[in-house]
Amino acid sequence: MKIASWNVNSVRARIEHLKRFLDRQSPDVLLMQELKAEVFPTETFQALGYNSVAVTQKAYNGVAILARTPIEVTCTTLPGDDQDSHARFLETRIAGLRIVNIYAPNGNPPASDKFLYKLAWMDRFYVELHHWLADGIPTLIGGDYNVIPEDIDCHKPASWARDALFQPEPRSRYRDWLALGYTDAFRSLHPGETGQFTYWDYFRLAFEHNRGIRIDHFLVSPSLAPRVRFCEIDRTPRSEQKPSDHTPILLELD
DNA sequence: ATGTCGCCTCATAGGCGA
Repeated sequence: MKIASWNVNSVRARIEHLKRFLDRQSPDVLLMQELKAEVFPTETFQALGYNSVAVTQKAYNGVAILARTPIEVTCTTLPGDDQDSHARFLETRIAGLRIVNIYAPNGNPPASDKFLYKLAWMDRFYVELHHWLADGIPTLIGGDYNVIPEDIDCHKPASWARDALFQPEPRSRYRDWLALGYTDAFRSLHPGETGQFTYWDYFRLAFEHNRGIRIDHFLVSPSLAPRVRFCEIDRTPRSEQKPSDHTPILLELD
C-alpha cells in the first residue's frame, strides 16, 4: 500500500500537477493540504479512479484524502477547542488503517497570537495521539506538520533561528509525540541523512540551491512501524513549472 | 527587511497568510 502526502498550496492552481503526480506515482492514498478553496474538485479525481473526502474553508487551509478504496470519515475537526474553525484535520479509516491528514498551524511570527495557537493546536494533537494508542488500530498520520524536527532537517539552522517552525517549543512538542511511541517514518529509514527536504521558499532560487526544510512528515504507530518498507521524498513536482512550494513524501506499507 | 506565490476584496492594487 502506497501512501503519499503533499501540501499543494491551492488545489485549483495545482490540478495539472496533481494529475501528473497521480499518473506517475499511482499512490493508493494521497493526503493533500492547503487546498485554499471552499469547493473541492471531487469529479476530477473520480475520473482518475479515486474516492475523495475533503474538509475545506474559503481561501485558507483545507485538507483532503484521495483513495482507490472506500474512505470512512471518523472525524473532521481536531478536538479540544469548539471555537477553532480552521480546516486542518481529517481522520479516516481506509483499508483497516486509521489514516489521519493534518495541516498544522504555521505560527509565524513567534511571540504572536498565531504562535500561541500553533502551540495549543499541538497540545490538542498530543491528546489525540495518546488516545489512538489505546485501541490498537494501526495508525498513520501524514501531512504538513510545520515543524523542523532537528538541525539536519534544514539547510542552515541560523537561517531558520527566528522562524516559528524552528522554535524550541514546537520542536519539543514534536519530540513529545515521538516519545509516546510514534515513529518518524522518513527519519527512521534515513538516519543522519542531510539535504532531504520537502519545502523550499519560492524566492532566491531556494530549490535550485537545495536551501529547504523537512516539515512534511509521516508518523506511524508502534504496530505499523515494522510494516514501513520505504519512505522517500519525490522532488519531481517541485522541479516543474509553477510548482507548489512543497513536494510530496511517499511511504510504502507491507 | 527582503524575497515569491495564491487568495480575497468596499477589486485591476493592496493586504493577508504562508
